[in-house]
Amino acid sequence: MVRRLEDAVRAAAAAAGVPAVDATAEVPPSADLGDVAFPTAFRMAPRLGRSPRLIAADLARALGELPEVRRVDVAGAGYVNVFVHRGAWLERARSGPDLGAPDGVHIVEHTSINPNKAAHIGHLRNAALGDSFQRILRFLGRRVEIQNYIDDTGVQVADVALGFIRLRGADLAEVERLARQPRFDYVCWDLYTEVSQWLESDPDGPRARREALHGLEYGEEPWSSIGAAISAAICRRHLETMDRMGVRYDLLACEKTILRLELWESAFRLLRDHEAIRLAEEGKNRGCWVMDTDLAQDGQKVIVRSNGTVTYVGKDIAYQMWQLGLLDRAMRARRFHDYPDGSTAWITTDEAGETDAPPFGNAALVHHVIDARQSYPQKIVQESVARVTSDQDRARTRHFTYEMVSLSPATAAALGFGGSSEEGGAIEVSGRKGIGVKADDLLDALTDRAATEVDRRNPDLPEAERTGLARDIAVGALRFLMVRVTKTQIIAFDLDEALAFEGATGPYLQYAAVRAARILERVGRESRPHSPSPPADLDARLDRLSAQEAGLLWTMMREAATVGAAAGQAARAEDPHVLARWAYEGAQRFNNFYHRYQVAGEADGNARELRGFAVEAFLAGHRTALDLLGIPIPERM
RNA sequence: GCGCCAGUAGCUCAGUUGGACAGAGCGGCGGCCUUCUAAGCCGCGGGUCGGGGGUUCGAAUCCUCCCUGGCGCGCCA
Repeated sequence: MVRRLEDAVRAAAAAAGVPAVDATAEVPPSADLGDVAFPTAFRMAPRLGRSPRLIAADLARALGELPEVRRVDVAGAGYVNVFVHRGAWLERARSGPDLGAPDGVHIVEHTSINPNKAAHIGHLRNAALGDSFQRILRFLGRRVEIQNYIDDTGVQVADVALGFIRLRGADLAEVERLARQPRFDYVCWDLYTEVSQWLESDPDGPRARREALHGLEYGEEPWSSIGAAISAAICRRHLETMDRMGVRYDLLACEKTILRLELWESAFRLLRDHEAIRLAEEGKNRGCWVMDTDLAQDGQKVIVRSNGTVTYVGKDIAYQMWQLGLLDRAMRARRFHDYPDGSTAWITTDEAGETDAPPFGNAALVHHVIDARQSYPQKIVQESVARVTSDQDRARTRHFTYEMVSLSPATAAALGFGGSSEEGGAIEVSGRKGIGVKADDLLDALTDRAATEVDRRNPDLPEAERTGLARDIAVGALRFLMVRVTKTQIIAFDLDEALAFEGATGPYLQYAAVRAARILERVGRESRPHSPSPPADLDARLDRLSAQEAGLLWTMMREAATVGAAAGQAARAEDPHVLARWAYEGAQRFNNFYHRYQVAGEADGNARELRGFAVEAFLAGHRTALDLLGIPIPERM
C-alpha cells in the first residue's frame, strides 16, 4: 500500500524534473500529522534550487489525486503528510504481510548446551532468541527445522564422566541410577565445578582428561557408556527445562553421530579436492592440514592436527556442510522425545535409524544461534563453505550472534559469587566455575513470585487454575526479559529486576491482553486471531468522534495491522527484540486508551462500536506478537 | 597488535537504518480505584547522546581520529 504512494511520489518528482529520487515513506510522529509522511521534497530541493516547502506543495497536489488518499498536508519545513481513507487501508492491511516465497528448508540451530550440567540463564537467552526467531520465520511462511547440536563426545562430558569415576568411584550402574533422579543436571553442575578444580590441582589431571576424551571419541569403555548415559540423561533434562518455557526441537544432532558416520571424512575430501585446505610441509604447523586465510592471526588456521585428529572447527565444518546438503553422507535418526501435541524430538544415531524419520538437513539456509564469542570460528566455517561452493553459498550459513548474560554486581553478591577483589563490575556466568543462575531455579523463583500475586488477587480460584496462571506469568516474564533488549547488548541479569512484574515486563504485555479480552467478552465480540474487518464508513464514523479520540482509536487500528511488518522487520534484523518493542508500545497505547474510554458502559452506539473494534484489532495483533515471542496469554490475572 | 560488541536521564535500556521537539521502564515527588482488573493510568523533575573534527538542508544515527569497558584472535573445546 505504502509502495503505491511511494511510486506516485516518485512519478511526481520525475515530472518536476528530478527522476530516480529516493521516495521512501515514513511514519509521522503522531496520528494528527497523518498516516504516511514523505521528506522527499528535502532531497529534491538542491537539484531544483527551490524551497522544500514549494516543492512539497506540488507533490501534495499530485498525491491528492489518488483514490486511497483522503487529504494531504504540507507540514514543517517541507514534509508531505498523507491521510488515507482509513477503512480501505485497514481492509487492505488484513490481507497480511508480503510473505516471501518459501525457498526450501530453513534450519534454526539453537540451545546447543554441552550435555554435562544444568542449563543456566545464558542458555535461556540463546533458546529464547532462537525459538522466537524460529516462530517468526514460520509465521512469515518459511519451512523451519529446529536443530539442537549436542556435543556428546567433547571435553565437558569427558570431565563429568571423569568426575563420576575418579571422584565418586561410580560405575555405569551407579551413574545410571543417579541419572534417574529428577534433577540429575544439578548433581552434574556441582560435580563439574568439583572436577574442574581437581583437574587444575592434581598432577594426573591432564593425562586423565586426555584419556577420558579419547575414550569418548573412540568408543572406549568405561568412558563411552558412562558418557552416553550422562549425555542422554542431561539432554532429557534440558528438553524438560526448555519445554517449561515453550521451546521445542525437531532434531538433536549429536557429534558422536557425525564422527561415527564419517561426515568429517566426507567434508575433508571436499575441502582437499577444492584446495580449501592443504598439508603444511614446513613452519610451526608442519604436518597439519591448514586453511590459508587472513582471518587467522598468522595466516593459517589448523583444521587437522599433526596427529591426524580433527579440531573443533573441523567438526563444525562437517556439521554445517551436512546441514547444507553438501556431503555425500546422511544422518540417521530415532525418536528421542514425544511431545504431548504429537510432535517429536528426534536424535541422530549411527545405529539403525527409524524408517519413518523425516529427512533432516539439506537446508537452503541455516541460522546458528551462538553467542558472540564464537564469531571468529564461525567466520572460518563460512569461509570453508564458500571455498567448496561459492560466495553465494557462504551466505547460506549465517551466524545469529548475540551477547552473553552476566550477573549484576548486586545479584552476584547476593548469590555468593562476590569474587576475590571486586570494585563492582558485572560477573560473567561460568559453568566451569559454577557461577550462574540455573534455568530451573529461575523458573521456580518466577513461578513462586507469580503464584504469590495470583493467590492474592484470585483467592477463590481452584488451585490447579492458580498454578496454571502462575506458570504462564512466569514464562511471560522470563521470555520477555530475554528479548526486551537488543541481542548485541550484554544482559546484566539482576534477580530483583527479573522478579518485578511491573513496567516493561512480560506480565505488562499479558495484562493488556487479558484486559482487552475481558472487554470483548463484555461487549459480545469474539477474540479472533486475525484482524477483524473494519466497520463500513469508517472515515465518516471516526469523524463523529472527538479529534482526540478518533486519533487514538485510528492509531490503535493502524498499528495493530502492522504486526506482520514488525515480524518481517524482526526477521530481517535477525532480532526478536524488534517485535518485543512493538508489542510493548502497543500495550502502552492500549492501556492509555483503557483508562480514558469505556467500551461496555458507553451509551453512544457509534463510539461503542468503534472502540470495540479498536480493542478487537489491537488484541488480534497483540496476540500474534505474543505468540511469536512465546509469551502465553493467561485467562485472567 | 588485529577483529567484534557496547558507551544516550541517578540505574537498566529504546531510538523504525539520515528526518519533525532525544523516548520508555525502574527509582524520586504529586495525583487517580462506588464505572470493562491499580501487575494499571496521569502529571512533575531529570540529557555536553563518551570526546574532537568532517559530510549534509538536517547527525544519537554516516566518515575520521581519539577515550573507556567487555569479548575474541591456540594443533583447547
